[in-house]
Amino acid sequence: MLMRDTPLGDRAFSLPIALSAFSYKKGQEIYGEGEPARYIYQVRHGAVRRYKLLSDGRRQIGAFHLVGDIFGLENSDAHHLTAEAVVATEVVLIQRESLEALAGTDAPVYRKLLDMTTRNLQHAENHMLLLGRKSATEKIAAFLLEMDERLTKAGIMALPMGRRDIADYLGVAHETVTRMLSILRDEGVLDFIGNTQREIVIRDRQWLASRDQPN
Amino acid sequence: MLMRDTPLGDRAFSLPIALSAFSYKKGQEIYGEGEPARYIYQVRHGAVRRYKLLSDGRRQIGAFHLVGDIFGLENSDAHHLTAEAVVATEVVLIQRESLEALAGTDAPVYRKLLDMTTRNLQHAENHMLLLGRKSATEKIAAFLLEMDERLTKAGIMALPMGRRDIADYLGVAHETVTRMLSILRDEGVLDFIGNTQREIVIRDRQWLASRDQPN
DNA sequence: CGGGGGCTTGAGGCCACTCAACGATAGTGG
DNA sequence: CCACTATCGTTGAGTGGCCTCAAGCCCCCG
Repeated sequence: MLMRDTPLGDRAFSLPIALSAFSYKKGQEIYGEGEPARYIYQVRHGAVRRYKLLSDGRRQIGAFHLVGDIFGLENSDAHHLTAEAVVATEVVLIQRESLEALAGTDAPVYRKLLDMTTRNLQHAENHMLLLGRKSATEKIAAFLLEMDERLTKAGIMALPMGRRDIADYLGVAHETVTRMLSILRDEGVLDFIGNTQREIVIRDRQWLASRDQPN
Repeated sequence: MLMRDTPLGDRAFSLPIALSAFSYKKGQEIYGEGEPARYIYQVRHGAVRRYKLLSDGRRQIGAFHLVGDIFGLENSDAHHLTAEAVVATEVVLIQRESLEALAGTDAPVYRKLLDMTTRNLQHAENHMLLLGRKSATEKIAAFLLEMDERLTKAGIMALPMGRRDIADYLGVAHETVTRMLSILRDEGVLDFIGNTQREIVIRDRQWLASRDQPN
């Protein structure tokens, strides 16, 4: 059990905490909804989806977590959503109890946890607006802009997730995702690169933004 | 400026904090999205809706707050949603800065804030599943069960909000809310009491629960 | 008593869904 | 290394659930 700086990227966490790494294959479950929340996680490589299921299999993905993101911070005994690796993924994990022990005496640690939870809440609030009130086109535009911000390198956005995942994130059918992306390609808003259909270049960010008006 | 126990219902807050009361008329704005978050609020009488708007007027209500509920706790400089009184409403409010000053030295206060924020996040996560993946019927069933739990007294649920608010909470048209409620009345699942259409008695909770299956 | 907003109901239409078929891709095992 | 197969992605056809538009009713409230 190593003692070193945490990977949480903030002075508040530059304290000795036990941590270790773990790898998951594509599609593998990291934890299930309702399971005891023993660790919190940070993505080192790969990507993670967190979702809820209905009994008949309908799925709503609440968030994707990409390299550097922290997830699994529930502040309660059990996980609220299931977490799975979207692709082969490596995470580092921190025992929740060691964090709690630390936080019990240290307000700044709680402040940091509170900030992270608040950011999750803000994302969820924005996503409720998307799910409840936006058209399929607007959902796709918002998704592209979000992912563009989070993982575009050198002008190319390499999506780790497939159409099905995108669909379950946006609350539409997977065919709808395909259709909308095809339309945007035909209209010159974006282009596909390579023969996997997951590498995208945005040609007309203006157009996307015009479909994703806030307030 | 009075000094007394806070109304937040927990030992962690039984500390001297400045607070005061304020009243809002039906439909009046309590704070707007983007405004500085100076206070946190607790509902004394009435009900509050918090929502986001799109530029063309489409609205998504993220949550209703009933008597006893705390809202406006943003943990950041600005409010993320707009808050309005659904009916004539009285709130008590606490200066955020006095809370922050207190919390700065006191981990238990942060722990309490974290717990409240986590509950908001859980509600949002459940609501994303509802908005993205449930049918109109399932949405209405879930809404009735939620409100039944939160505000039924003596077997009667007196909804403070109208059909429009319910619709914008569930991500459907207000006519759809009316239609579904009419169907449920015709099928004997519920009854309307009085001549306002906002007092409801649930006759067949089983049926509703069967439409609101978790996992 | 008059006006206005909330609620209901009907008619018709459309957006996104389901179902289906096929091509392309990547992973698997011989 | 290559054939095989499962999965993913695309596209079309047709349907249907919910939306929009519209009209009428009922309650409140002024």
